[in-house]
This record gives sequence, C-alpha cells and structure tokens, in this order.
Amino acid sequence: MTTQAPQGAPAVKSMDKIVSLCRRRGFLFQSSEIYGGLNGFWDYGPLGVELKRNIKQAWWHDMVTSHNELVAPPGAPAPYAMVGLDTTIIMHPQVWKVSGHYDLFHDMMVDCRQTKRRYRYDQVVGRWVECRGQRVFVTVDGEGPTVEQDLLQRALKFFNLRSKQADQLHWDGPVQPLSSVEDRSQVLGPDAKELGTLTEPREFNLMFKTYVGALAGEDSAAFLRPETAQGIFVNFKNVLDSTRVKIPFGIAQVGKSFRNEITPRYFTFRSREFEQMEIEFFCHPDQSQQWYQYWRNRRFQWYVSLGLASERLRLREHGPEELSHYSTGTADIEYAFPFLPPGKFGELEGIAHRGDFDLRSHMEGKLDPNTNPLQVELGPDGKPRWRGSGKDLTYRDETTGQRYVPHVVEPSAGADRAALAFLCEAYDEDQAPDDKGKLQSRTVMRFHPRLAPIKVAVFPLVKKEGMVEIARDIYAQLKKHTTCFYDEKGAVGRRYRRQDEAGTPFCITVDGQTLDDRTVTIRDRDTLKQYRVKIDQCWDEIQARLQAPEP
RNA sequence: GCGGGUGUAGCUCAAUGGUAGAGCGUCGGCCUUCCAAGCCGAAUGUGAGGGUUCGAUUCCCUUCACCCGCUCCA
Repeated sequence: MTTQAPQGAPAVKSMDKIVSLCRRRGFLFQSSEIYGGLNGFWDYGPLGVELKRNIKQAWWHDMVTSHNELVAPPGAPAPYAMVGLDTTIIMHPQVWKVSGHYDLFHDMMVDCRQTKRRYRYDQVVGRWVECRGQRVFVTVDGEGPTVEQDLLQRALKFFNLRSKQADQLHWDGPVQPLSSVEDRSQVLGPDAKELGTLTEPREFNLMFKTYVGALAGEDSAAFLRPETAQGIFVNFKNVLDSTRVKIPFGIAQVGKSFRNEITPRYFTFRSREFEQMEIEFFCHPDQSQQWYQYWRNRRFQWYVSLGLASERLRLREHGPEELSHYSTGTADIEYAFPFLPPGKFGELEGIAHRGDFDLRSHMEGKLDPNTNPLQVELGPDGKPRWRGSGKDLTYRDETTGQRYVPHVVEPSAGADRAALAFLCEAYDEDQAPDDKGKLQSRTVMRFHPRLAPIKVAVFPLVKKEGMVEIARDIYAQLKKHTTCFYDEKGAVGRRYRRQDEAGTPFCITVDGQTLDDRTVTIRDRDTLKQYRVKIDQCWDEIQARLQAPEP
C-alpha cells in the first residue's frame, strides 16, 4: 500500500488541545488530583517522565559528559572543563541570607483594599498633615528625591485643593515610615481615594519554610532552595580542591527548586515545585564578556538542535533598565507559548553575566546590588547585614600567579518549561488516509527523536500465522537497546495513530512477507513512509534514523 | 491576594428538584494482511464538604481546582 506525505497547513496550536492530550496520553497530571489538586504542582505521567528524563539527559550529555575539555567547541574562546554536582535542597539558612533571596523573598507587604494594589511595607512612607480640622497620614510608595513633592500632591488631591492653596495644609512632623503609624484608619494609601484602606502588614514568603530536626522553632528554620545555583557557589572551593579543574570551567547541576509563587498559572509554566538545569561558568574577568556571548549562543542553539527551530523561539537581550549594574549582560531564551497572547514570549532560560557578585557575597557577606563598585550591605550596627562565610573563594592562576575572584556566567534553564515548550512545539494536526483512502485528521506529536518518550513500537500486522511470535521476539531484542512499545490489539491503523499521539518516531510491523524473507517494515511518524529492512538489521536502521532523522 | 468565569465518564458535550445520556476513547470477544473499518459485549460519573428538602448533579453556603484580567514573577 502506498502512503502519502502529510498535507495541509500547520495546525493552529490550541493550549486546550495540548493540555487535553497531555492528560489523555499520560504526559502530565495535576498533583493530588483525586483530592481536588494542589495549585502550582504537577505530576509527570508515564510518557511525561520519559520526555522530561530525555530532556535532562540530553542537557547533561550535551553540556557535561560529552564535552571534550581538550578542544574549544565552535564559538568558544578557549577549551574549558565541565563537571557536575548534586547538592541538597535544604541548605544552611545563611546561604539564602547572603544570596539575597531571604530579603527579596521575605517581604512584609500591605495591600490596599480599594485599589487592590500591594506595597512593600518598608517602602511606604508618609507624613501627617492637617487641614480643616482633619488629621491624615498621607503616603507614597517608595523613597526618593521627590517624596515631599509627591506627598504634597497626594495631600492636595485628597483635600481637593489647588496648588496655590498649599498653605492650607499644616504638616506635622517629618516624613516617616508607615510602620510608625499605629492607627491605620487615618492613613491614606499611596493610590487610594479614601482613608484606612491599607491592610495590616503580612509576611509574604516566596521561599518554602521548614524546620530541621523534630523540634520546630525559629532556631531550626530552614528553606527549600529557590534555585540550584547557590549549591554550586558554596561548593566552588570543594570542586577546585578535589578535581584539579582550572579556570575557565563550568559546574552543572540539575535538580528541584521551590518557589511559593503568588499566582501559579499557565499549566506547568509557573509551578511552585520545578526543576532547573543550571551551569555556573567561572572565568577570568577579562574574558567574561566573550564567555557570556558564547553561552548565549550555545544555549540558544541547543534548543534549536532539539526542534525548537521555529519563529516561536527567540533570544532576547535585556535592556539596561532590566540589568543589575554588576551584570554586563543578561539574555533570555524565550518561547511563544500558545497560552500567551500573540506576540508574547515566555522565558525558558536566562543567561546572566553575574560578575563576582555571588562568590564575593559568600566570602565577604551579602553585597548590596545597588552599590558600584559592589560593597557589603551593612546593618544598623555598621556590621554586615548578613555575614559571609569568611572563606577564601578566590582563584590563583598557577601560570601567571594572579589571584582573583572569578566572574560567573550563568545559563539557568527550566526543565519543566523546556518540557512544556517541546510539548507545544511537537503538537500538530495533519491529514492521514484511512483504510478507504479518505483523508482523516490526525494528531501527532512531532518530538525530536532524542526526546521522544518511546523510540519505536512493534506490531504484528494481524494475530495470525506466527506474526505475533516474531514481533514479540523483535520487541524483546529492541528492549535491550531503547524504550519501545509492543501492541497487537485491534487494527494496525489504530495502533499507528496511538503512537502518533505519543510521538513515537518509528513503528516496526511484522507482516506476511516477514514470514517469507525475514524482513519487516519501518514506518516513519512524520512522512508515513515505510521502509523494508531485514529483522537482523532493524536496530541498526532505527539507530541510524534516530540520530539523523529525515528532514 | 483581588475581580470575573467554569467545574457532569479518560476526552468533547447533553439532561434533570425524583433511576444521569450520547459520540469518541478504553477494555474483552469475533472478524481483520498496513494507517482511528465492522459486529457483539463491558467498565467508568455530577471536583470536595456542609446546608435546605421526603428527595439535591440541579437551590444556598464554604472550600478546592482550572481559565481570563489585575497583582507578583530570582
């Protein structure tokens, strides 16, 4: 029988259909679904776990194990070494204080009941003012040179006065923080029109908190890591001392991270438990710019090489206003997920030039990112707000004798976001003929063969004449090499379609001719073409096709 | 966290204050020699909890989840 290549325009990607397929075929389920689910947590099903493992394995293989430190890869300024780590999810609480996550993820917030806006408690400042016998604490969000002017405008607006009537306002006391006010009922929120709309300050904790040891108390409080990177930084010296790696080199880690996101949304895109694939690349400050360029391009090409080659993928360089001043460059690799509005992209990976911020922070104490040059952030007592380890994390170049704090380039990828992007990219609907030759719509997951959860399926054409036995034997042989799937139930067309939805690139079918000449057919998921090969050679053939799929 | 919307079978969707149906899918059987064929049969249920009621999937409350918009987003 002859088959035709797929025809017709590419299907419009509908997130509903993708989500539905993910559930139907066992890629993704909601966590704890039988209890109603848990917001921001997702489980990978039998197909999903293979897909995600393949992504992580491809990343680890391409970045770490297959990397040859003797040769500079194309585009790299020099040869470099790569090693891996697997660090704990719970680390010393000081790690997060020094890294800045504790401050950043630990704010007290106040909400405005009227405007629904939220403010950082410590950033709202105000001043008492009296007018026509009413005493009000007017506030603005954020300090700055214009605070007094802003407060004046707010007060004029509230009392319905013109600028030239400003002398009717009687200011009482200096500008002071919101925390100095006990009675909230006389407070005018930064954007409110009425008094008393601000809530009491509430702790707003983006890190998951837990307790080490059986007794819970603030002394034993610890946090689930919000990123894997810090595990690498705190082991920088261990790696140097144990492996003989020389700068430039990278340390890679894959692992779970946790963030108590305010609004988990968009399927698995913003989850509270997620997996990262991170590299911290250490280099000489003078070369850091070149390495940043290298990793930007290298990481972008990685997604391209696995099938995200479409116009849905882009590399976006951050503008100056998005950069911390110590970073000389940050780029996001972004994908136009179908759940986003047209023209919007979602982040898959960020490649950040982080300078020496992280290593120095862990040496000296938390640095203040707003200082230039970077200085340790001081507390009220004039000592470091958060003390560093005090350990020497500098690097000594044996050939030049130079000692310096290495600079860091950080390609930080989300494994779950990559999985979601590959799922979205793979989803396609086309036309395939049914047994009467009439074109029927077909749903097919066009995964790159490296990522496909199942590489090959084996079918007897019918359950007759010994085809089952031969097919089962082929299946047993292939199982030793790769993930494969066996099916003998129902019409063969139905079995092909099932594999199309699983994204299986190849199906081997035992038919009548097999009995005569020991050949089988290999059916290609994307072209629907079939090739006849000897049973003995089918693994070689599959292997070759997995590595070099037809364009 | 706020506002709006939605929750019925694995999926897409019906129906009803009084025994919850269909198509597709799934499973079993028969038949089938290459792309979701046919025939026979089967399983699976109103997100969860509470209230009103003789009786609630339907009305009310709470809660959970999902979608949209704000807010947040290393």
